[in-house]
Amino acid sequence: MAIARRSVKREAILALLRSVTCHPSAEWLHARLLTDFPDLSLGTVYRNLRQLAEEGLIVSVGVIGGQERFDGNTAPHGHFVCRRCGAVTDVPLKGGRSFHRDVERLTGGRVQDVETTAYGLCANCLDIRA
Amino acid sequence: MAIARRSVKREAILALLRSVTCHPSAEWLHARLLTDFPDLSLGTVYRNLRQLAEEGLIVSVGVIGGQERFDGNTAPHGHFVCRRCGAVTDVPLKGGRSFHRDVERLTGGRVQDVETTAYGLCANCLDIRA
DNA sequence: CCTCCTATCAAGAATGATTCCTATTAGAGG
DNA sequence: CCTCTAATAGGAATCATTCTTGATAGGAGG
Repeated sequence: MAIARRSVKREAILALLRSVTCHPSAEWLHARLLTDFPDLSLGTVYRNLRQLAEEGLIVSVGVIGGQERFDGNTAPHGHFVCRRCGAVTDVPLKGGRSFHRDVERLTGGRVQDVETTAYGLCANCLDIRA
Repeated sequence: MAIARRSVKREAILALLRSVTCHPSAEWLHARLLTDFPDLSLGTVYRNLRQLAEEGLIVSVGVIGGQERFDGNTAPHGHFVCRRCGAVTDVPLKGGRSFHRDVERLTGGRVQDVETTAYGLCANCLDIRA
């Protein structure tokens, strides 16, 4: 009655995601893992990312430039997404759970998690633009 | 040297988006507008949505269930997205611009807008699940 | 009125990320 | 060992979105 069997590749995906401060896409992870697992298929990466997200071990940052991006850091924090280069930066959150509570009170639903994201231009892209 | 010529169809897309409290996808808008504009093509809806978003007249709520969703209400407010049925609900935001300021201070970038979104199960889907 | 010039548009092809399908493999437990 | 089940690769299929092309239309200036 094993529900989720241990998988070397899934663990490698999770480890890589946790060891890195950027917020990779499935394709980035696949390319990166290909050196250790030459027969890793992109489909396997997608399937395991979805499963890891369902288990709450990773978090989706949302779709940026057509690609879904993931974060191995599940502690609550905000994100800053550059509209030009797609870079994602972690930003600490000060506020407590007030939005979480407001939403549940106002909608009668159950909130699983809250994502706070700022969109704009990162310092790098501001320089290039200037 | 006219930069953006007036377009009946773009105005209809904007008007529909503003008249409605849900957060439609391009396909939803297209289906809805087809009664008034039988020759409206889906590509036209996509092109005009992108243009309206660039002009800041509408806002993208992000990709939900594989489809980008839009909001005609550009006043700052949060969203609650049901992971099961994809419904999007507006939720007022209490906090000020503190996150906005934090991001700019910490990253040196320029923030264009901040999106606060809660994910979970709406009241309806909670009932069905029960 | 007539003529450019430019923006809009439709239609459908092209793109590209993600998911689905199928046969194969590997590991755990008996 | 055997069996049963989940994991996997590979590739086909799907599907939202974008791009390309050619046609259309509306305004400015003659």
